[in-house]
Amino acid sequence: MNEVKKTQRTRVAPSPTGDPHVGTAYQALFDVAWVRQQGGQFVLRIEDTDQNRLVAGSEQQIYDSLRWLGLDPDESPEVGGAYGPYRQSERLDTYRPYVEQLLAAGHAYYCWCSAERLKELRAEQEAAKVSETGYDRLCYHLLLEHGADKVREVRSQLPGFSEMPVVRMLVPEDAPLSFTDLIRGSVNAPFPDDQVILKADGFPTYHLAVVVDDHLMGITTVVRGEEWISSTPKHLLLYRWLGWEPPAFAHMPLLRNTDHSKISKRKNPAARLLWFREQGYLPEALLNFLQLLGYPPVREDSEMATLSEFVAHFDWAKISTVGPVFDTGKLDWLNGAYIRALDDTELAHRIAIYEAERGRPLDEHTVAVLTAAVPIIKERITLLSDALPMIDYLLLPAAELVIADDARAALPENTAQIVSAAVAALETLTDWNPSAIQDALRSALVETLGLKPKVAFNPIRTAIAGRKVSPPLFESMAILGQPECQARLSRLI
RNA sequence: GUCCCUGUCGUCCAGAGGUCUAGGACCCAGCCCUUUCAAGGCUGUAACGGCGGUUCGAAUCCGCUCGGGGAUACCA
Repeated sequence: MNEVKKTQRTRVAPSPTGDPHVGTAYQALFDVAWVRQQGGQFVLRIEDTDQNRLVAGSEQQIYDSLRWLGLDPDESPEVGGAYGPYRQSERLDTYRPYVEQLLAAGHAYYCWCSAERLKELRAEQEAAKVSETGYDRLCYHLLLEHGADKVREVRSQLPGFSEMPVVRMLVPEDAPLSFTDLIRGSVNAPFPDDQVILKADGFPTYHLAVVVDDHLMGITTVVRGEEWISSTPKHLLLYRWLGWEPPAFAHMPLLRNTDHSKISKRKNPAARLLWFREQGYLPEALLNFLQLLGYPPVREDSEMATLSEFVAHFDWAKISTVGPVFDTGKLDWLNGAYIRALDDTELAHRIAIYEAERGRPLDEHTVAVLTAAVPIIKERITLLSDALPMIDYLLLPAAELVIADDARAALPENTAQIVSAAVAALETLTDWNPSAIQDALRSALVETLGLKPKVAFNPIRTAIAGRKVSPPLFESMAILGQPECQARLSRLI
């Protein structure tokens, strides 16, 4: 009863090696759901221990896309925090003592084997189809035989020697091979190889860094992809050796391409987190979509749910253990639904921002037309990028409006008669609004000329919009204004 | 090869031995509404990988099999 509940801290730890991955957002969402429900902190740590794969600008894109999604970290390299630095490349001095400690305790050893030797070793093992793969502990055996003082010298006489050694874990027979996972329950994992924990360039590998950082940063729940299950024994071992309590683990299912392989940017453009913003998706729609992957809808009546509803209902046990195929079909529907749910003014604003982000800031006239047209396009667009192309005909003067070939071809023989009647009927119209326009045209074309509505209005639409399909006709005419409409109609006489 | 994870409509999820002739959402098709296109409403197509076993009874439990995925790096 008087037990103090530990503050939950979880983290997302992307590697800045290119455009942020959609998987980062997926994990961040579940991280945030858990931590917000528990009143804890969401930490962003940059795992940049692989100096060869760093991509300039990537880190900034990670911050930007998380912010766009509304998943801002409570602590990060950008905003700081009490457990910094949050960039692993700035923590090299932090890791070193632990490596020394493990070395001194005999849990780790130096290895001078070159990349070439390791490669050959692996090839041999593969060819021999042996079940026991991994490092052969050559350097460890030499250490036992010759002692710490001599081992380097002895090793240097043998082939496959590399000047700068790495440090490897000495994995014992009783390494922990099973653990409890928040999502999967009891999980088994393979017996680990003598994993390198400190590379020749002085950087730690992920395995060491993640354990040291998670412990030092007070991380209580580790949320990461399923691909890490097989490495978990290594991490558990490090926790044991260092005398630390391991965090809880939640291994998320892996998102997959439509061919069911692990999601990749090559096979699936949507694997790039930035893609969604570029395409004109709403962040709230993406979040909702991600939430639905591997997780049942939080409401019974609808699959649409806000982030706070998700947070309120969140439960690790409800996450599926099967990797969902990342098929954005439902996202398109969700995006349309979110667009329709937006206030007109807000939608116009979002479209303007979107266009500006794409390098096409809107001028005053365009903003005015867009604002007026939002009511007639909002239920017709699925992406923010659909808006402007849909109202292109509203933005051009009559002389520049191009009439599409198929629309022109579909014009009936009596087009001139219909259009003339329309011009005449509209000439005297004083009240220029959609229903007045409709009444005037109906009376002149449908009632007086006896035309079917379809026959009567198609040519008018072609004259006004230049195409066979367009947003509602009378509303369009109202936006365009009387002189402009008359000019457009006159072109067809 | 070895180890680990995993298998319900095309896709995302419900289903935790009988209420399942398996339910919802997206997609697709048809109908309605309608001046076009949408949106909306209604209807429909479509799945428990296979084989054994346990049981009065299995999508649900067990075994085998087949399939999918991941790991097996001085990448994360």
